[in-house]
Amino acid sequence: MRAPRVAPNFITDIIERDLAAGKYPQVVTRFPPEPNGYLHLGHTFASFLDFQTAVQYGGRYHLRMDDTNPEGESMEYAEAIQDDLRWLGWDWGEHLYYASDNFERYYEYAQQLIRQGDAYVDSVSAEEMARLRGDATTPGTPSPYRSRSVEENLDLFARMRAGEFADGAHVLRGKIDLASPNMKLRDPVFYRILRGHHYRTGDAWCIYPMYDFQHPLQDALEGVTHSMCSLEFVDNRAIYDWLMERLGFDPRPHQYEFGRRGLEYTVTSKRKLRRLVEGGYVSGWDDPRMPTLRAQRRLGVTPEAVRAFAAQIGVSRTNRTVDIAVYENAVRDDLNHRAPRVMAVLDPLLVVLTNLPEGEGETRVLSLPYWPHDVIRDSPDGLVALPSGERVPPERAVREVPFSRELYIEREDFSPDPPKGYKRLTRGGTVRLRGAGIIRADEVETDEAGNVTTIYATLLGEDAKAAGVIHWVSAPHALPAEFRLYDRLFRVPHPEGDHPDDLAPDFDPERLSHENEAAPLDAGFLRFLNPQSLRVTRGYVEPSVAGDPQDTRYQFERQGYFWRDPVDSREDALVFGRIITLKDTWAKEAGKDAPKAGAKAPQPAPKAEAPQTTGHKPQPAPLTPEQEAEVARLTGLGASPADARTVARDPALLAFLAGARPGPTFGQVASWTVNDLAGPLRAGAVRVGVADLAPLAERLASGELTTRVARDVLARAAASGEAPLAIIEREGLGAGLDEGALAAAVAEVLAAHPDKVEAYRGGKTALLGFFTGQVMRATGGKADPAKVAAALREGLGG
RNA sequence: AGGGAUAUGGUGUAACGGCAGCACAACAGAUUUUGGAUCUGUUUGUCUAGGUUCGAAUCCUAGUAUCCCUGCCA
Repeated sequence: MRAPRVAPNFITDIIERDLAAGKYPQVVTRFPPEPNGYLHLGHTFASFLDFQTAVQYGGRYHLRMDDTNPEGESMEYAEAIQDDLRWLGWDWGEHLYYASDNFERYYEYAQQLIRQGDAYVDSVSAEEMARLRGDATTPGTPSPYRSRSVEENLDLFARMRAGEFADGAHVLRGKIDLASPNMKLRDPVFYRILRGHHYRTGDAWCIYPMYDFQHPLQDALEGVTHSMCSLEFVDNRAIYDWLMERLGFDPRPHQYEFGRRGLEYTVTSKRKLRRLVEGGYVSGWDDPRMPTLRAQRRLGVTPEAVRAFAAQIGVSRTNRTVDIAVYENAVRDDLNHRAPRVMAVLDPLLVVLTNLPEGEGETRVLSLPYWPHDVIRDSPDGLVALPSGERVPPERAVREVPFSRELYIEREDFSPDPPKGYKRLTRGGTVRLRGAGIIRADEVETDEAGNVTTIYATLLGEDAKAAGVIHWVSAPHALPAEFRLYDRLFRVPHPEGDHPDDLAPDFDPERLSHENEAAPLDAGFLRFLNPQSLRVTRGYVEPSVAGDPQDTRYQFERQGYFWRDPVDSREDALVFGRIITLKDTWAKEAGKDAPKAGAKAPQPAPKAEAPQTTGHKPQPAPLTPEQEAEVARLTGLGASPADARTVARDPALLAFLAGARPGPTFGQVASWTVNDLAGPLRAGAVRVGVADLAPLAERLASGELTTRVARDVLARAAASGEAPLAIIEREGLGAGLDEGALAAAVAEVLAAHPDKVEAYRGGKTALLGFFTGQVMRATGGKADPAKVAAALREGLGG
């Protein structure tokens, strides 16, 4: 099986650039969970991205326990995380790191910052610090301790470590910028005093480093090159970069942020998951309905399926919630080729074949294939697996299935009052028993409540006809078993959203965020628990499974994928858990009028299109009187009103345009300034002077130049500082394109793309843009677009 | 509110300024001794309004919506 790959994304783009530029000899990434909980499907995405990216670029990946906060962290979690990741198939070799192993080194770096005057010991209370930090609109004010001397800071910091102070009495803060609009930069805390017992370092430390200080250092110490994290850390990147610069790491890691991925019909917040466990809503962290990896593992999902899922959800810079169908598809797709088919009846109904002889000796033994024709057909080596794993020719991939006078069929597979389109057994009707022949239901026995208890049927000859096929097991031979039928834990796709009426979830995935442990837990999600998420039935499974390996995953035909519950199933008391149902188009069809529990909620009615019609027209941004005056001056000079407004509001553009020559070229120069140079201008990346633009505008106006050439040259001039006209002279771009050259270019393009030409003639006229682009490129932009269009139309017309 | 980030079908994700593609879902048909799988086909999309350009999902301007930041959590 081909290993799933991370799809190209903005981070792989960066990596490819870095590698091409020789910035790093090799890619090094890391996955840095905090050992204070179990991994869940959301982490799968992050770990897959971290690890698989490194694999694909021939680099290495690290697993790191981000264990800098003694509260809540434990060895049990650290080991569970490793176990889950190994189960997923990752192997980090010797590259397992614990942040706590480097406490001493962090401490030394902190001292260095103090010596450099970049950090200080603050001694105000937490509340006071919050107050002094200011808020979004008011800059922070310095703490009275901000100006302590290096010596005093060093001394205090050492005594903090020595345990001379009470928890919270002092902190070490970076001295960055109290007035920064980025709140993260307002002197972030680097160290706090905390007498917590750390699961690895015990009581060796009573000061602990904060994430913002520790994480960048740890990345650098490990030699990480590309440090990926989720979106809520964008603001923290400023600290990351500041530390790298102050501490002089070179080469240094860089942080890149990606959007988180949630999954429909579940929650991935650690606290909410804990609530489910502690509230007894599930049986534990490994309850198969939980999204934790442990639970999915117990459910019977394979690591390959989980990885395939991770690969299928794309990477972007937006938090998103993924359609549950994507996960289910990955699980089914994996199991379809992995799970041998056998039969089990979950909700049994007795059928007596009255024309078969009674007695023990009258059992027939059928040899039925484990695999359907299509799996056999698609097998790459022509072999298929036995439950033992041995691969054998299809004719040997069979099991013995007893067939006798008394059978069980699925209660659902008989209907005394069949709905339209029903293809199973009915009163007097026929149905095929998988692999055993066609039967007709002759008589139906019911109890006093009217429930069907027994069906008396006749086994017909092979010339009989039946519309449907059902599964069955031989009653005297079948193995009794408990079946656990799992369904989604929540009834609604977005249990974390607030929806007054459950049907139109008003949920925005952007709300997915890192947890705020300080805020109270919103337990509203519990309202949406699916009361039918676990249904337990007792039924029978065919006897062939008795000899199979315990971890065999089966497809119980027409029911779904099952395996033995690894915790509760015993040899003499089988418990099969349903990994996932088969897709069921009949249920969908039959349920159209009466939606069944567990069926996906109907699509919410399309949100009323925001009726922009009555709405506000976007008002032009208000200008100050000075700006209004500027607009008037600029339009007087020949700039368009829109350009004038843009320039008047932007100091960078205004300054650039200040030196522009009045006259006929002014309008064009202003337009270029706004449309072509605004970005680079603000970034300070424009090296050409405004005076050089007027001559270019003149050339353009005279018709010697195409717009395309002018703008290309302008962009290059802006970047290099060379005068545009100089570039034109040097490269001969001023020379026009003669008719012959144009015709040749057109002919060449058409000849090079016969398929596209045909498609165009076949009606795909949108291709005109493609051809135009090709000709423009071939001619270096020198072709007159109008002439190109004409030539193209002529060439394509015939 | 100050700063930051984001916006492409139902969902997720692509597209050097030039064919809006892929996956899942949905729908239709073929096939089928699983109402599974497979195969074929179809529907649905560039947040809004202006501008630049022969040509804009992409560049410029304004607006809208949502999320993040103001823990001694990570």
